[in-house]
Amino acid sequence: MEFNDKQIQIIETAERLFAERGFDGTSVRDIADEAGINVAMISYYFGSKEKLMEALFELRVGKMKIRVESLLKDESLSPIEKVNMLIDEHIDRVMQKQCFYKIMVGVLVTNKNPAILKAANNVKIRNAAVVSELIKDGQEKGIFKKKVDVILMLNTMVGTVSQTMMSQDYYREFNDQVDIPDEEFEKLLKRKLSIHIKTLFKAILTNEA
Amino acid sequence: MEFNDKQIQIIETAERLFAERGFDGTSVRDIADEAGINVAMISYYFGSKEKLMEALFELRVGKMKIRVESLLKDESLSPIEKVNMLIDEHIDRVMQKQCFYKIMVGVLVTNKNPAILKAANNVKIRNAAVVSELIKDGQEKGIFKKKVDVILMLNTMVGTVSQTMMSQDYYREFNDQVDIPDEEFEKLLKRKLSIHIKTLFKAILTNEA
Amino acid sequence: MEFNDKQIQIIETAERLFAERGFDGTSVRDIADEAGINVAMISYYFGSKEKLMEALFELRVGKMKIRVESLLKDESLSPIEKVNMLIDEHIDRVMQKQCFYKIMVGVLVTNKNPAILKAANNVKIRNAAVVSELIKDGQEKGIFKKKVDVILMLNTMVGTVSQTMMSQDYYREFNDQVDIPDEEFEKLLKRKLSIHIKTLFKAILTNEA
Amino acid sequence: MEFNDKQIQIIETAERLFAERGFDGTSVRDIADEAGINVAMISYYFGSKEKLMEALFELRVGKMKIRVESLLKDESLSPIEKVNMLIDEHIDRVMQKQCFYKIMVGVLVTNKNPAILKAANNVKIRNAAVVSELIKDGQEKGIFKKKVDVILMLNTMVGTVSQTMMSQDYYREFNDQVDIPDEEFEKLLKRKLSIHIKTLFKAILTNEA
DNA sequence: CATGAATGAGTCTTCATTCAT
DNA sequence: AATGAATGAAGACTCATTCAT
Repeated sequence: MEFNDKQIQIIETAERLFAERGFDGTSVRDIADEAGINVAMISYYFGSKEKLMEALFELRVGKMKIRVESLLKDESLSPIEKVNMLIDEHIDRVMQKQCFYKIMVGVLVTNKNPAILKAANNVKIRNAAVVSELIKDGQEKGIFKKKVDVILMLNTMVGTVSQTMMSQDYYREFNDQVDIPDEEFEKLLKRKLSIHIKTLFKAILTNEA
Repeated sequence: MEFNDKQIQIIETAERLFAERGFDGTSVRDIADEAGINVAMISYYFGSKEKLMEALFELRVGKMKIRVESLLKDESLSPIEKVNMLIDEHIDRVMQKQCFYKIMVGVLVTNKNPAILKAANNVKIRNAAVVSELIKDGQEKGIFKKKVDVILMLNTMVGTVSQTMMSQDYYREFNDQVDIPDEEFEKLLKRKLSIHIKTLFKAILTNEA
Repeated sequence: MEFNDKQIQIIETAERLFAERGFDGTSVRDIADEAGINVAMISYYFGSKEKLMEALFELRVGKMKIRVESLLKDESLSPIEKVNMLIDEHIDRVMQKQCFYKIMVGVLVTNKNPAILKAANNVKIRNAAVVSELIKDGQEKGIFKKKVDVILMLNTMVGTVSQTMMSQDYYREFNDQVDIPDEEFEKLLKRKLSIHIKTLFKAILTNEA
Repeated sequence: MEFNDKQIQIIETAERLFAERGFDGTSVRDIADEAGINVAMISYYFGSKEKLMEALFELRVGKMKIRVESLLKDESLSPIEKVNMLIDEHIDRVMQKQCFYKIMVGVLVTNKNPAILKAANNVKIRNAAVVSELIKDGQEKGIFKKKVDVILMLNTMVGTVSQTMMSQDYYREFNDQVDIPDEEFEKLLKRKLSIHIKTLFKAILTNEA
């Protein structure tokens, strides 16, 4: 499904507000006011507030699919390179679309919208399948350990990144980096996260120190 | 602050419903109905729905403090043993109070209630400080590596456990363990999580393979 | 089901407004304003506007049942007397509860509320059955004709009374009776209707001139 | 006023929907969707929803006038024949345009649209005048009784037919005629109604048995 | 001539809270 | 101390209508 400019504008406004205040905590009037449109437009374009949320998912997840799949199909990369790229891809995506990932966390906690829950689950299943494939490939090539719990491994990646994103202000304060410009801090954080998770994955996947 | 039996009953009902439906998604009437009390009682006992949430935090976090602090003060344990116990303590706590931790995640996403946000932040700061102390102790004893990012390490622990708790149904399905009784599966999951995170922490803290 | 004073007050206000403006044409705010109560009270007492309508039916139809059944069971009356009393009962009821009967007509035209439609149908079926019994009794006693279409006969009674009630202003004007006091005109109209329908029923039921 | 093909198409769609769901229960969007036209067309062609309703009346009542008047002017028919033809005309008209008559009932119940109310009243007055003339003619010829309440008589005709039309499904069921094809049942019903009302009118108008 | 986009008023309902008892 | 009744504000949504194209 395609969205026109106005729809995307509404979706992005909603994305920000949902992330800041939660789905229930955001009224359609809030969204309309912020987006500079009439309240009725939301029903007009999406049918309902719920459907607007689903449209948001469709827009964001739709783009995600393409990037992940193409990465893993690349034959010129070694399994380790692929895993590392997967990590960096994930960090980039989450840090770039922080709002969306905050919403995602909120939605998954409360099982309210079944359509979204199912969609999110599908993404998770697909990702796990792809990564499993990748791990198996590495195992066959003798690079990875025999016993790897893919789900727990992914939970560590996703969990660590989420947790870090959500508490980054606190992290900044703790490390006395409040004065660093936002952009630079984000770069720094992403680099640290990348190294951190790659270290963890090495411990999980290989026998090296 | 002390809570009487009726208040605790209300808090625990609210805890369950907040976890299931989110804060905004739960009405005081829902809570009153489930708890078998009058709607007005909530305002009467707690002042407001918001204050009820704060009371919930007070009750749960108050109990937490005692357990964590005493553990780390124990002089008879080695730094590694303490870290391992910290991990198991955390896993136990989260798995036992899943409802509460779900709420916590939801609350931290949306910055709505400043009182709770501040309280949660205090807990995090205190925990980080204590763990920092512990790490420093291990470093001085030459057991731990010099450079350890405590926050990222804790983010990995907290993030991995949260992520695993929230998607445990999916994990179960993925591993064909739907037939195992709930209690047994939880034990199994906790054991796996424990080993998993201890492995990660070893990689972060030590130089061994 | 029993209704308290406030509920009855709301129901009666709604009855009047529904009759004047139709169900869809009456907003809950209209009802609340006229009844001097808060809008929320309607949901509070009845659940919804629809349910308020159902309550109105319950209140009115509930009272009707008793009067009709007792009348027809009376052993001391001849079939003709019973038929005549049935006619007068119906005229009285409709003229006294004009609002309610207007609503009934409106509801039956649009098949919107299935609960009410079913209830109304049940009343009709029950009435037809009772009257059929009565006619059969008269036929066995040789007073009534053999072939009588009970439904058409009842349709004539109900239709004539409805039609007359709904166009009484016009009837009054046509007969130059605008100056007669309301009460007196109603009496007159009821008497005329009574004689008119009894004449029709005699033609349907008996062989006399 | 003349209506073009598109306007008539819209009017007829509206007629059906108004009959099914009532005026307020039908949105202009419903009509537009069913008619396969743009929503704005209704305002464009008729000015407003209200005016569309008036156009519907104009269309239907306009056609009615011609048929009734010519019938009664025919000098070759006896008063009794004319009355009988009037009855059959009415039955035919109502059964053929059931939708329109349902709407008419609904509109007359709620006094909302004054323009339509007035138009409907005019029709009624004109009809009553014409029938009065007809009755007077019969009285002068010694065929009809001296004292006849024309309005009540017409109310009986109109009321009986309306009532029968609106509850025909129930009538069918009551008489175990659900298996008869629709068309045949309608013919049967019309014949029965015709005989029924003619019997009633004979009782009202003449002295015969 | 015809329409897709847009709007503001209005709909019913739910909510947390208060108050008299 | 505890509660049933009541309320005003706010919720999402639908509506008939308008306007620029």
